[in-house]
Amino acid sequence: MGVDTVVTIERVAQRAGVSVATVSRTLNNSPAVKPATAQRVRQAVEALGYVPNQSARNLRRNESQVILALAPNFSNPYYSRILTGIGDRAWELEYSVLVCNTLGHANSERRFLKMMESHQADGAILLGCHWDYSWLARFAQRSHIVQCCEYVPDLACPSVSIDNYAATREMVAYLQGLGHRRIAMIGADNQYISTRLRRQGYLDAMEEGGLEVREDWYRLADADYSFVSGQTAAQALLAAAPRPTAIFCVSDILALSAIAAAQELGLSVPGELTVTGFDDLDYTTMMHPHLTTVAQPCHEMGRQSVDLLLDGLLDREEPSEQQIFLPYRLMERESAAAPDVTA
Amino acid sequence: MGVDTVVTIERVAQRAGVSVATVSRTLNNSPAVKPATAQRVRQAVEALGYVPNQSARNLRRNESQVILALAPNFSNPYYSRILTGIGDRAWELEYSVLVCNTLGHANSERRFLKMMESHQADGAILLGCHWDYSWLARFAQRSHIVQCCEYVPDLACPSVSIDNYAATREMVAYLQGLGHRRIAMIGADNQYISTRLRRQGYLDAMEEGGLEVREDWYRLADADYSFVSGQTAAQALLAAAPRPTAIFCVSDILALSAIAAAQELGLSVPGELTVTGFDDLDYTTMMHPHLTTVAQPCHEMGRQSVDLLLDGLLDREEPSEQQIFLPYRLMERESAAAPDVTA
DNA sequence: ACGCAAAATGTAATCCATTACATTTTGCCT
DNA sequence: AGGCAAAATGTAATGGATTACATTTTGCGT
Repeated sequence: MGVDTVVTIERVAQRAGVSVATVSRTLNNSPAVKPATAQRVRQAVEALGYVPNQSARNLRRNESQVILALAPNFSNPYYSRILTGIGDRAWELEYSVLVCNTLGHANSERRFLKMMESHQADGAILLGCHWDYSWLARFAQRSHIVQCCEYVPDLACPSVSIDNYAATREMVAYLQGLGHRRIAMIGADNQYISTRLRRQGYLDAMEEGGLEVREDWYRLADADYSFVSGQTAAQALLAAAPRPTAIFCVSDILALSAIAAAQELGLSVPGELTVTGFDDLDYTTMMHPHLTTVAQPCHEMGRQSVDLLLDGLLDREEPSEQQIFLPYRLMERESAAAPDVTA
Repeated sequence: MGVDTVVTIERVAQRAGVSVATVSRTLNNSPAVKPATAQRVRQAVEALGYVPNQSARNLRRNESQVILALAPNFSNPYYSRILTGIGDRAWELEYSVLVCNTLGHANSERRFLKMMESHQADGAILLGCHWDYSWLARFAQRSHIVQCCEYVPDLACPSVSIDNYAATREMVAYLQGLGHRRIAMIGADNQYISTRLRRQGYLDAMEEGGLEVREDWYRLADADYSFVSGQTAAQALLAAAPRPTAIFCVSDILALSAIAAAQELGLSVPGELTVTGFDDLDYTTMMHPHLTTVAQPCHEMGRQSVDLLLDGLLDREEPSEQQIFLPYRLMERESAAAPDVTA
């Protein structure tokens, strides 16, 4: 449709009465081009509607201006908020973002890795993927990657996250401050560092408060924090004797499950049961009780991941092991209150 | 790190004792290669760890195997579910998906368009973008695009969506069947076709039921269905006299706003007010009352958008105007019930 | 064993922008 | 005006895979 001859740099050069080199330099803002010449070139570009062929450029420059963002599940609002941050920052830096929904599949991983080796992408940001360590280590060695939210300890690969351990301790201490002594926890059946650190933060906070840690006050939801698995876990918790007065959940969805489970038992939240979440997704304030939770700077984490990745990409240093911890925030809302002293 | 000489097709050819043409043919599964030869080539590929340079391939073949997915906001779970569908189908067809968060920005649009002209992408899927008509028409003429969820009527450009008009009529008829006669509506302040069709569906269903349509039973939320704007709209509705017994909302978020507004006034849902949503996002069943809503096949809409796009891409026909309407489903749950007859 | 079509493989042009290196132009100093 | 360094521009090689066309090999018929 329309144009039949492809507009190449050569045609621009002809029209502007210069060589292709000059056109290229102009378009790349080389200071070596005389302003008057640059102007002529730009006019020719405009007149012909010339748009450089990126494939050719990429081939020659051996780069793609594309970064990968891999996550097990982009439907999860937590990931999609980070993705938005990644997209925004990439946009500012004139990079494009290729999204890869791995679903935790091993062959997905391999194919996405190949995209870097085949020069379709310059680097990758990994969001909570299920990579096995040795594979990831090899990957990290030959390619530029940064880990976001989750990270593999001892891996020579930069990462961006919050301090999950401190955040959890703070939350559990907050519950203690409210007067809770029987504090349960719903974790997740995965090996994420965040999961492990939150568990440890819980344990240490309980010990520090001199509170009892009971096995039957600890339940696991699915690896991916599904709502129904959270309900099951919460039901078990609420059947324990003595029953906990507070449940610390490692995600907002799980907190919602716990609230639903409590309501089905006729327990009011926070009157008879305190529930706290983690992440601060939008819908935590779209229903009552508003969820008391830990806010993660998702958008900013996405942005900084891009910066970190491009740092490594641009100055071609040895892969750094830089770990960035962004500030979290405890959001005191409605789902946590002092326990019922008559209970 | 590691390899210092780039492994090119030439090196593979040497190692396998054949020409580059044979290597290329082998890798592209040309039937012209003798099986024995193909095997030798594959061994060499394996041994050298050769991965073809996609930039070179793209340059030569004048394609990129990349499709764009543009939306105003990927943090919205509605869009991110569609995006997941797009990603899944693209994965199967060996395409990659570049996501573009346009935020409704005009210069974003232009830059993303350029990505197609610069051969960084072969086609694009537009999800509810704020394009102005004439620009979009020009765009559609020179590039392969398909519209998903929303579409511009009379534009020669294929689309995938549900029948918003029929779905709305069905929902409003359902409310009437429940016994409601005072049915209000919360729409959105945008020009989306879905918004317009839902408005018309509401009006026609009301007329068909012989029910009164009152101006003060119709309020607009923000263009992007924000929770707070929905609350404001719902508050106004609930202050109307006579007060409606049911509110039809054009999105699940807005339905949540309406429920929140009702609760703040001490009105129970569905006891004293019926509320219905649209989209069937995950969290509609994560709180009580579970939302009665219209389910859209988001994932499938994403998948079919990809198929439609590649149809156009692969057989290079004239741009078709094919419109695909996928089945929706009315989800009867808890937030809609018969009106309180004493009221 | 010869001839010939079909099958298999090879050679080299091509896609288009970038850039090292070569050449020309400019501007300044004496 | 002449000379020379700096500035500006040009020429041509380059990146790596694909593919039209040319050439060789294979296999079959007689």
